[in-house]
Amino acid sequence: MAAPRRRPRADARRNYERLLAEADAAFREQGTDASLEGIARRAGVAIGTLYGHFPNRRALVGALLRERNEALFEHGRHLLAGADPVRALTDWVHAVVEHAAAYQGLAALLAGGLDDQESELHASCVTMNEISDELIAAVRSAGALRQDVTGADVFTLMNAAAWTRERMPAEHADRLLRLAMDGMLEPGAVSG
Amino acid sequence: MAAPRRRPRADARRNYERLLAEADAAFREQGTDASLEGIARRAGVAIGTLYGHFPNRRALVGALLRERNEALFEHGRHLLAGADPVRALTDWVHAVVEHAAAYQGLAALLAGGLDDQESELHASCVTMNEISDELIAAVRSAGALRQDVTGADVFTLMNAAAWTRERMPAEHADRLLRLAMDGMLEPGAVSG
DNA sequence: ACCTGAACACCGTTCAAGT
DNA sequence: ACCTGAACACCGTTCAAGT
Repeated sequence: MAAPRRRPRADARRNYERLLAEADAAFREQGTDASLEGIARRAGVAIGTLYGHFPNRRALVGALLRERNEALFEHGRHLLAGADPVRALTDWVHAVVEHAAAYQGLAALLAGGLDDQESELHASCVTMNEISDELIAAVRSAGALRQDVTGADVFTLMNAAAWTRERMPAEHADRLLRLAMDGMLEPGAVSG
Repeated sequence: MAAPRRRPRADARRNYERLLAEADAAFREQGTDASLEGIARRAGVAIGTLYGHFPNRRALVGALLRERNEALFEHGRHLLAGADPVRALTDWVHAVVEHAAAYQGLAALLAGGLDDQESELHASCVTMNEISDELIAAVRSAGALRQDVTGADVFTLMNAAAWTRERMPAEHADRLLRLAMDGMLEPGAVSG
């Protein structure tokens, strides 16, 4: 059933890697709206080669995030196994905000990716939501939740904070996080 | 000292108005990144005419917002004179979020405009901040503030919520607002 | 005083032709 | 199987020439 996955041609593999490397550099410098033509040029390939490997911009971003996402989710599941659910949730939120602020424009892609099945980032967004949900459930079990909060609320907050970090001084995003966490948690339970 | 302000030529005034009308329509439909050439085309003028009236995109947005801003600030000062500071702050936050969600992309312009003196939106951002500060001061005097919060925190929150409204279902933004307001205010004081 | 539109320098995306 | 780059359709911005 599955298409026979042959090993790619050596030049194809090299182009793929060079494109990823240049895309990462360009996105870091100029955000996720950086010119695709510029990326191809810097990678030393024709623009058609870029499109051959990545049908659209999100596919490029998705490929770049793949490994980092796995590490992030691993971290989240690790936190879930810990003893202090409030601390786990706080750590998780900060880790994801850090992650989502890697490129200017990434927060917008993530925010759009949860409800858009077509998005190459959809699966990651769903997983972020699930881990957030489980962490919230743990906090609720510990009786440290002030009100009805869902993983979706946490997802929204993380993206909003990442976006804030993209365009305002860093402490603004931190203060927004603290404010919302204070609204979420029982007084006295708040950490970090 | 001031340059003698003559009344503009009739055709110039008409072009100015048509450009504003078409820009408003385009920004509503496609966000603040809508094509300026398209706006000029729809207004029936050459692209150079648009640049003659508005040196850049922000100037166009700023001109469109001018009247609406005045109404918004008037509303804010009116709230300031009211009897219930918590309700006033809540109303203010909702009004600004509504305002900032007029065009997709506007929240980003506002978030960047507070610290950028060059921005045509700078003055409005400063005023928003000031009104927020005064409302916070009133809430503090009433003893309803849970912690140290500034007008800048309110400004950040309003922009983050407006951005959320641009790219996620509306209730997500509302829940983020409620969460952060709950973190700001003493339990029991929260309204709306 | 204002308007026009060509000119320049860029883009995203596709696809026939090559190897 | 993959790569190339011309082709198409678009864009922001400036500025000499017109009225």
